[in-house]
Amino acid sequence: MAAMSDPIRTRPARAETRRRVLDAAFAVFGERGIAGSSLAEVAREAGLTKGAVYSNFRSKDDLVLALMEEHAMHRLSGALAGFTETADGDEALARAATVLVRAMHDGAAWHRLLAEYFALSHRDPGRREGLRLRRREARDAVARALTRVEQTTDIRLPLPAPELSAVLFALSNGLAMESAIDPGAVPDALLGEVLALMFGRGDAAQHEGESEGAQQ
Amino acid sequence: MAAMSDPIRTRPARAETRRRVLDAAFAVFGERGIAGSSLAEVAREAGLTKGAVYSNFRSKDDLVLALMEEHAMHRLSGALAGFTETADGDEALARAATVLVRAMHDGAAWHRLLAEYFALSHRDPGRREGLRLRRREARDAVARALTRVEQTTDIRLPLPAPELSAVLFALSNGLAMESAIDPGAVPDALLGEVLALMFGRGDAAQHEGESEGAQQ
DNA sequence: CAGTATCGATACCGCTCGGTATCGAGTACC
DNA sequence: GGTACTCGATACCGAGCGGTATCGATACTG
Repeated sequence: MAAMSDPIRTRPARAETRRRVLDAAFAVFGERGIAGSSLAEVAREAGLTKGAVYSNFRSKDDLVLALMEEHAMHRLSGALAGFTETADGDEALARAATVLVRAMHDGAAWHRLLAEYFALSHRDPGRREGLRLRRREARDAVARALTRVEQTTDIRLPLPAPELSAVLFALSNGLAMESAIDPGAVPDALLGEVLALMFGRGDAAQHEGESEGAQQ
Repeated sequence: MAAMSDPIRTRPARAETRRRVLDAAFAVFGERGIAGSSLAEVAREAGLTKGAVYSNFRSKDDLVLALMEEHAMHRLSGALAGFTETADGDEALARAATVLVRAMHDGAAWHRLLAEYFALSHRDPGRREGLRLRRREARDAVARALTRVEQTTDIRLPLPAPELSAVLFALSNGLAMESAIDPGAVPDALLGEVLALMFGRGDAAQHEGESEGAQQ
């Protein structure tokens, strides 16, 4: 295409290309679906060509794997940061709800990706195992955070931490999907209310998610 | 007609072909994924050829749509049957949990399909709208069942029926995915316990799901 | 400033898949 | 029993895909 030989064409930094490919992959895969996108589209979105992609990733699967890995890690660490220590139990709950609601909203593309990846990973045993292990790590991390919350606040976990962690993942995921299908069906405050119910708190964590109208 | 008396009926009944194609599609799509399967595979699984498929369905999309439509309807009606009237509130809760747990287990293939379809439906506005409408109908049906439960038992809904319905869908879906990824992370009793927590019942609906070890 | 390794653009390949045209076999109807 | 119509098998196509070979350009190393 625009193969204009730029006179001042410095070669981009090494990792820079990889970054741009990954970002483009997230955008394209999130929009058109993994199976529905070609590597050429990804490359074009990144302002590069397939050669650049294959120079940085062994295959399409490899790119997808790297993308999921990186994003999952990034999201998880972001979510855990929201669990930071607070003496006040109600505020901890509220904070958790806020984090989850926010993840639900501006992570719509991510949840689409995860759903497709989940469906996709079934046929490939290796991929399936990878997903299982990563998911387990994430659940464990959240479970540890939960026990820490129980120790540092007056909150008592209504279920064993590992199971509660699984429930939180399921709720967040499920509500995100439901909201993506029909935004009107999932009010922002809903997740907080459910949490409050489960934790036996009257109305903790109400009205936490500020109404960021964007649910694309 | 002399349907039986015909010893060698070469040509199958009209709807029979459609049925076999749909069943094969469910099996193949569920196993290899929608995008990962070809119509030739579906046809082969059905013991037919692509011609038969295209004679009964306009396109691959059309087949997928019909499949999802039919299965969703079938599953929903089955689930609603579990909500049948019981004077005892705890038993109603237990029954609901059992239904959901069962759906979670032997509906693994279905949940994979739904996840992929959800991700897939994003790019096609028509399909997206269709999914939204059908999902809304399903939620409404469950919401109506919930209000009926509230009227006929001593159970009080902890949330407005429509929102509670959304939460139930999300929980069921989310836990099904989590369980499909890592079966060990989601004990059978978990969903019942969460329900009991939400409904403020001490230990209702415990130990309801009989441990059918087989998942998918 | 030369030599070398690397990176990414271009062109290309083999293959698969969705979809179509066609045609013979069966069926329903009169 | 003839006839018009339907259904599904076969063969085929064009497009688009993942992946590879190649090669000029560019950065690193001394």
